[in-house]
Amino acid sequence: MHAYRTHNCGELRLEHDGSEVRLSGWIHRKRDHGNLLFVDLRDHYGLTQTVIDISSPIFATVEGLRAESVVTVTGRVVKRTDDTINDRLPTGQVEVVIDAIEVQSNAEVLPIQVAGDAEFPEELRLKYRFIDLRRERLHRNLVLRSNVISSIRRRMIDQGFTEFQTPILTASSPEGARDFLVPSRLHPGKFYALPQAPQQFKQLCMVAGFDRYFQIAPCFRDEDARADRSPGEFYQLDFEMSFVTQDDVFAAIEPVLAGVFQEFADGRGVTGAPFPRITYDDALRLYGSDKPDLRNPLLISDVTEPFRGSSFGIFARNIDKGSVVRAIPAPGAAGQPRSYFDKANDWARSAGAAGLGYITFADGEARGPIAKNLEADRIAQIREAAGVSDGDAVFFVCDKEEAAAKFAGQVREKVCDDLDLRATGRFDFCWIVDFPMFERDEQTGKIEFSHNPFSMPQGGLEALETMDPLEIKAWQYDIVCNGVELSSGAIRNHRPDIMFKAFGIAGYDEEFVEAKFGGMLNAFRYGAPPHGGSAPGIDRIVMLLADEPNIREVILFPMNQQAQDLMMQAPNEVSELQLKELHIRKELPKVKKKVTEAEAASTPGES
RNA sequence: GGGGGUGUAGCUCAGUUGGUUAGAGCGCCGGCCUGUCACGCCGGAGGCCGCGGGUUCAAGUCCCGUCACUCCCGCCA
Repeated sequence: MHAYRTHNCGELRLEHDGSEVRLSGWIHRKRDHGNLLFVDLRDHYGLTQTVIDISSPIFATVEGLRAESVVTVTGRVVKRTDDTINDRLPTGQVEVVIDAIEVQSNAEVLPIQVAGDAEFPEELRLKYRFIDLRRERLHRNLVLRSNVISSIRRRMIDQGFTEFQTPILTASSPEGARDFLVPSRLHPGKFYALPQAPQQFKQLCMVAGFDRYFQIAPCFRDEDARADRSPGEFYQLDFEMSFVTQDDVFAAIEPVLAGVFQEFADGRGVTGAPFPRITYDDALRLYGSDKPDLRNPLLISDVTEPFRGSSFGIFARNIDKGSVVRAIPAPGAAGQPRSYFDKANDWARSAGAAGLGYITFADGEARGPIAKNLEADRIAQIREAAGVSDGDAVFFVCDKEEAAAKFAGQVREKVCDDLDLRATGRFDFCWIVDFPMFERDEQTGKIEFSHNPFSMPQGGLEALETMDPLEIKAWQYDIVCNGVELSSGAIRNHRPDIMFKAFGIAGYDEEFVEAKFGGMLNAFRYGAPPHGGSAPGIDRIVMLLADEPNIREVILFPMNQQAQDLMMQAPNEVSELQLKELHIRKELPKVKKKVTEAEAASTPGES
């Protein structure tokens, strides 16, 4: 039995001219000239043109092979004539003249084509993922993913981090997302949960004295999918550090992220460390979002005062009732036709807003329905605040502060897209810092944790005891890149007394905290170092670097939006015996019982 | 749980104010072709127009329902 190959399909060059070689791979494409046949052979490494003509006794055999069949070709490397060199192929200087061919595996007619860049429905792509992964785009993305993870790991270890594996079967935690549960066979009626993140374990690693932990950690959350959020499972660069301030955490992770992005940026610009820091309050005020895309040059400004008591009654009345007005500049938009502003207004209404007011500035005067109702000095103030000049327009959002900020953020993004203002070829990082520790629930009026209850409040115990809870900031921080939230992290609260106090403000007594978080609390009673960390999302990092709009494009075997694996048919039915062993009885919803094709076709009784 | 979009050949799509036998490209099958590299040329097969109901003389087209996929909101400590 001879070896399957002497070279791979991306390897042959001019220097191999005349040598006998053996290549194995998939038949990428055939070009049949009747008496002359070209076969492009493809493997992981590349593409090599092989050729055979009618004088060969095996010509008909090769001609009959279908695309994507796997073959081993034996032949000799031949230098191509000058007029037949293919500059687009690294192997394009040569070709292999086929002497013998061995079919390893015949391919049936394909549900999706590998060669070319045709688009195929998501459902087919997921069902035949193993074929889709042969295609250049996905293949490239997954190799990139591997290289990115390898680079991250190397950089983390170089920074003195130690990698550990934390449990996959663990306990359900009361806070956060919905858990995936795993029934226990040995303990009837009890369940394991898959970790939403190794949060408590990594903190316990700090208590255990490991100083700097990291893990390329699988995380599981039973929440609905989004384009940038895969259903079910995802990976984080989970890390935690002891004896650190927020600045220490930033200093440790900035060079890792900047380094990884620079390594794979491929000519695109990357924010160097240190990354700009934007407070949560500023982010909402200036960008209308806690994950601002800094490639968008527009800044939101507050123009409540110029409208207060003005003769533009709609805004003036709402301001009296506590609303604010935010201005979003639209550079160069003064020349847009009336229909542009009407469409923007329609869009605003469809997005649930009351509407989208505007003023245009052209030829030294302000125009539009709002401008007619405003005095000149008020218009001048607006123009000043929004930073616009002749030729520009300004959009206005009027609502209660939180809603106004959020909608202004949407307008900012839309104007940026409409006017094509977004910078390209850049990775713009920033930190969002100083998140509020608590917030007031709009409906109940109760004080609640606004993000992570285990973050250390800025000012510690004293702040909790003396300050208005809504004024207290947390040592909590997000990393944002191009408008994508890459991670959220915090300096943790490692002091039981401060934790009780914080939970007390949110309305939970000590018994509750003890019952729910007793494990971690207990660990903090025997000497816990101050510690903090974060957990950037691996899938999102690769998604950004691969410039892909959907996270499925960087995951090997993703599920669809309904959290189904169309290839493996998960989730699926299990046998009665399995259920019995696990002490599980099914009580299915009465109305809806969808029978999938696979379930209908599968034979009953298999385990 | 809610909202938007899509659904016509294996795939990508076109299909006029409702009007003969629903088209094109890719793929597939057959024929021709010795320098292509998205090879070219000729021919052919292939359609429950997602599914169900309704309006109409007549529905791919209009109406209602439903299913699937997808994007968004909720949700994601």
